[in-house]
Parts: sequence; C-alpha cells; structure tokens
Amino acid sequence: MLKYAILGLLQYTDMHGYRIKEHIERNFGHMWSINYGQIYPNLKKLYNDGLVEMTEMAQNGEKGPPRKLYSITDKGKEEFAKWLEISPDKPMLLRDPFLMKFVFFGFGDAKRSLEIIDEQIKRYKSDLKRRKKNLNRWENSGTYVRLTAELGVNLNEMFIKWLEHSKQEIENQETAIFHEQAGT
Amino acid sequence: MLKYAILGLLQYTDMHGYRIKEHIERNFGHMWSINYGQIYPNLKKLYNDGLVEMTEMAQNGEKGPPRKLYSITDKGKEEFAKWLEISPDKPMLLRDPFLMKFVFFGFGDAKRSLEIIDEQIKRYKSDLKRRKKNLNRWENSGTYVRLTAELGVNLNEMFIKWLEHSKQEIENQETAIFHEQAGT
DNA sequence: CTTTATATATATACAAACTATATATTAATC
DNA sequence: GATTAATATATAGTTTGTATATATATAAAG
Repeated sequence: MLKYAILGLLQYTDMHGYRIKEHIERNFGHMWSINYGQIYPNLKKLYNDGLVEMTEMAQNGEKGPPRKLYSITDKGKEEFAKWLEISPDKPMLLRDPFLMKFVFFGFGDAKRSLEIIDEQIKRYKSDLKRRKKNLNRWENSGTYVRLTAELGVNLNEMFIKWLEHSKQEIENQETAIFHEQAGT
Repeated sequence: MLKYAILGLLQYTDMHGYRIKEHIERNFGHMWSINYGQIYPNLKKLYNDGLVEMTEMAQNGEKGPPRKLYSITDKGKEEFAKWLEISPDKPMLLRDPFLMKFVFFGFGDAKRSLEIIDEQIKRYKSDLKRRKKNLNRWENSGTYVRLTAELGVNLNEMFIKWLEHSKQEIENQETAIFHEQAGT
C-alpha cells in the first residue's frame, strides 16, 4: 500500500525520500506513521520496476548530504491510475495498543486502568487541538485531501466522547461495587 | 501485540488455535482480522517461552483432527499483568485501503471515484447493521468488552456520516464545475 | 576556530504482522 | 462410499515496522 502512497505523492511533485516521509506524515499522519526503513527499500523497488526515475542532486547550499530526487514515470502513472479505480479489497484495520489493553482492563487493577484512561483522554485532546489548528492548511489542497483531514478531526472527537463516557460508566460501577461491599 | 491478545483470551478459558481465531474476531473483529498464519507461530513461541501450556486432546466425537488445548501459566499471567499496566507507547494506527485511495481521488476519474464511495457506504452500512445486532451479545461480558463493542458501533456511524457528507460535497462541486463549463 | 548540537539524508539488519496455500481429520450429505 | 463442509494445524513468502548505523552540512556554544 505504501507503494501507491509514494506514487500518489510523486504525482504532485518530485521528491526525495526524506521529503516523502514528511509529506506522508502530514497527509496521512492523522492515523499513519511511517519510517525510513519502509521508504528507502520501497523507492529502490519502485526504481527497479521502472515506476520512478531518480537523479542524484548536487549540493546546492542546502543542509545535509546529496539528495536523490525521484519522479514518477509514465509507467508509474499508469499503474497508479489502475490501482486507484479498483474497489478496495481489504477492510479497514484499526490497531491501537490502548484499545487492546482496554478490552482486558477487567483483569487488571481498576485504579491503574483509570489512570491509563485519563492519560489517553489527554493524548486524544492534544491530538485534536493540533489537528483542528492544522485544518486550514488543507483548505486549498483539493476536496479529497481536505475531507480526509476533517475525518481525522471527527475520529478524534468521537474517541474523546466515547472514552469520557466510558470513564464515567466505569467510575459509577466502581462506586456501586463499593456500596455493595459496604452493605448500603 | 497479538501475543497479549492471546494471553488475555486464555485467561477467560483454555483454547486451541482455531477457537482463538474465532474469539479474536468476535472480540476485536470490529477493527481487527486475524489469520491462522499469525496464530500458530505465536502459540508455538508462547509455548517455548513457558507462558502457555499445551495438552493434545484425544478425539471426542467432535469434528476435525485432534486439538491442541492451550492454557496460560502463572508466568504467562504475570507477564500479561505487567503489560496491562504499562501506559501504551505507540499511537493508534488506522490502515484503510479505501481511505488511501480516497485521498488521491483527485487524480482519478470522478465518476469512478463516486462509484467506489457508494460501494464503501454500502459496506459501512452492512457492517453497522451486523454490529448493532450483535451488541446485546456483549451485555454480560463485562463493562470493558461491552464498551469496546459500543466503540465499534460509534466508529461505524461516524464513518457513514462522514462519507455521506463527503459524497454530497463532491457532487455539489462536480455540479458547480459543470455549470462553470456550461457558462451558467 | 573548534567542538558540539541539530537538521538533513540514506541505508540496512532484524522483527513482527499479514497473505496465501498446503495438509489432514471427521461429520454430514447425497 | 464418494463428495462436500467444517474443523484444525502448519509453513513459505511477502509486506510492514523498528532499531540503528552512517554521513553531510549548517548553526550555535564555548
């Protein structure tokens, strides 16, 4: 899938690996983090398959070592276009270490569980703040990019709402158990 | 992460690989799909690390070949408990082949894009129906499991709302472009 | 002015997760 | 009794993800 993310970005403009990582994190970072260890091998493969071209840039006053600028070829554009109009086969995958723990909190210490829930609410809230602040950045980037950014905000708001509601339910239940034990 | 999902499930009851897959898909299937190719190697590793025990069951009138029943050891329970109270380190990861295409629909054929969006709305809606129907199944499974199932429903409803709103915006924009071209 | 810190940039080894497919057993169906 | 369906385990191969090494150039600190 990363293959097509890279090809898609290269349709906007030529880029080198480092810049590609930046862009992916800006465009998909709502829900996606990427690593150089995924980008450079992919670029190499795209190059070997003739889907991108590469030119080594000379030093030009910029920081860092010489860059390798990649651009999409006609073959690359073709393959990307083909991919774009195929109905997505695989369903959404949501993998969240917090949620994985959450399901099993019944086995753990209730107090510690609530602590982790509070931490998570804070995390969601700071994420939401950042995303809302960046929303205007996508206003002129085309409808689809903008709508995707909006989805990120919606997703974040939904999670906060759900987790705050969950916290209350859990606390209420704790109180109920306490009263039971106290015989009231 | 799968390692801990398996250990967690084995705290409820002893299971063999096939059954573990069923349970994971029932409990986490809101956003998670699993494959035998992930389960059996994991069970083997858990066994080698002494976190689970295994007994080969004799045939007992049930269908299929002999089962290997796994149960969690004290060492396994310890490691699971330790993991459960550590603050989750990595952020949520949402990987969706549909969303990946959606961001780039600006490069593709608008008509085909709307078709794929319609397919996706249908998929979301049938998922929602199934999840809502199954909600009552978790009513007595403990607060955390039930709340996680509710999250699945919320997530689904949010996506439908977002995608239907997005569709309208895209269609409106298409119409605007048409009027522009027609000079009205 | 030289050491140190920082941002840039590429690369690779390793581990975890995912896909595809092979194999085998039993129960039910035809 | 042959076929189909459900159960169950296993593994090869690919893709993803993590950790870390390496190197260059600018900025900042001393």
